[in-house]
Amino acid sequence: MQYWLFKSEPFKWSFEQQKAKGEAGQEWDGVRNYQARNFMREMAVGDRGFFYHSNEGKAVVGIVEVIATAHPDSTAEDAKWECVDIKAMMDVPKPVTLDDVKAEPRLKDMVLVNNSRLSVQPVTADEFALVCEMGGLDPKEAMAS
DNA sequence: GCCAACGTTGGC
DNA sequence: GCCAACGTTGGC
Repeated sequence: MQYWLFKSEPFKWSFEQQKAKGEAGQEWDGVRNYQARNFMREMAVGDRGFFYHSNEGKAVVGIVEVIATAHPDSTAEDAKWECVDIKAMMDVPKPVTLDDVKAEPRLKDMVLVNNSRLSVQPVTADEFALVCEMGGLDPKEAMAS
């Protein structure tokens, strides 16, 4: 299993809206960046991800699960753009802010810190577990299949 | 609201 | 195929 981070501006698409989709989930459409798309192509059903609010909040607010592998983005005219489907799994009780991440030396290599503009990014298992802990989650629970 | 960083586009 | 110009993202 691999771990990821999905970034969204909360006023465009928030974790609240994602949760409202329930088990059916929602396609992560609108990505028009090759790097981000390529990461989505690597995703497998069952992969876990963070839901990160950019601009407003700037924090990891939820855990999501990939429920469908990459397929054409229904909002794109060009078939080259693809996306996965994700569903909300659980809240992060204590959202982990960008400042929190930057203040933690063990997270200094996170893509979030080093390439802030990438909207879909990989997260290592260690990073994932640590951010879960910082957010008040039992990593075992968030990472268990 | 500003601007740095980055990706993409298009002229040559 | 280079690179200047431009648009977008996202932190501050």
